[in-house]
Amino acid sequence: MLSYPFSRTTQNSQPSIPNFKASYQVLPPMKIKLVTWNVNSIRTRVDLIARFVEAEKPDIFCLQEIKCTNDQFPHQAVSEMGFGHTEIQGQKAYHGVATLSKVPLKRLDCHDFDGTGQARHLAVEIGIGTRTKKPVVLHNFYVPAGGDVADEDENPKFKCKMTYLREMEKHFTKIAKKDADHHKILVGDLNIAPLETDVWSHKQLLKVVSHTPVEVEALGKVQQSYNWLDMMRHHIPPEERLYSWWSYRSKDWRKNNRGRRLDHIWLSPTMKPASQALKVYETARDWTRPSDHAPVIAELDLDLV
DNA sequence: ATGCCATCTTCTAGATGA
Repeated sequence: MLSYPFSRTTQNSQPSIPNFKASYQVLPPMKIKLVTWNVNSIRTRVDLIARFVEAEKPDIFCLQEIKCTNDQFPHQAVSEMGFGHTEIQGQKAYHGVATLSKVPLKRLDCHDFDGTGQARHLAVEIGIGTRTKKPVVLHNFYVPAGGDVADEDENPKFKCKMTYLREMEKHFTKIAKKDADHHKILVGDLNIAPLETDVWSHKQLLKVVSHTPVEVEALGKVQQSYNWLDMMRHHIPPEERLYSWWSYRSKDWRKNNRGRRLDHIWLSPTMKPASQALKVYETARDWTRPSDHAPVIAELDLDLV
């Protein structure tokens, strides 16, 4: 009998599947725990990542700001966490995204939406194609922060951020016609907190990059371009305050609670029935030498799509 | 309405984050 490399009880076994197509012979679990976490340096945070994986046992783990080249990536440690499938889009010192998985992944593409050559996007197909009626494509994003001044003429970084968002919108508008029969998931640090309840003070952050009306409008257009469902707000009412990032500069982040919801999980409309549960894992923000972002955890039941 | 912290590297200073 073939070993079953993807079950949660044997998660530490190494996958014996040589390639993506062959992996379709094996039936992976259809209840997928998906996590997105801006770790702010994977090399600094590798122990905390292991601690999180031990506690929450994600099946698919999207990381942003890995801040390393592909060569510097801690392959051994990630493999020991049980992720037999890893796709990395790294660069030196800054940015960088990676998608870790216990089920097979097929690397699709990495778009350079703002034309800077920075590593901010990675798309993969999740290897569960024979069990779902359609392919499942997963986009992992790290949208540019945009600097301090919310003016495209005065601040080149803000211009890059806005360009990035406009190009994302174009991309998904185009894809919406071409790939309408695909399931899609978009996660990552989008660096925009769109709702009033996504920031600690709507009024005081209106001119602060991450919550300015022009950014919120641009993100709204990206969302509309593929009719994306905001899974976090699907589970947590928009009236309720919800954050995923707290500045390092606060002495007591929990007491001050001056957070922002910069991290997102979006689903294509076809995936809405799969959306089972959602939480922000704030506990990780309390750990020693934490990331300033908390992991966001989604549970998806792909048997329902 | 900041805070003043944390990451990286041409490394003890400056760029970057948001």
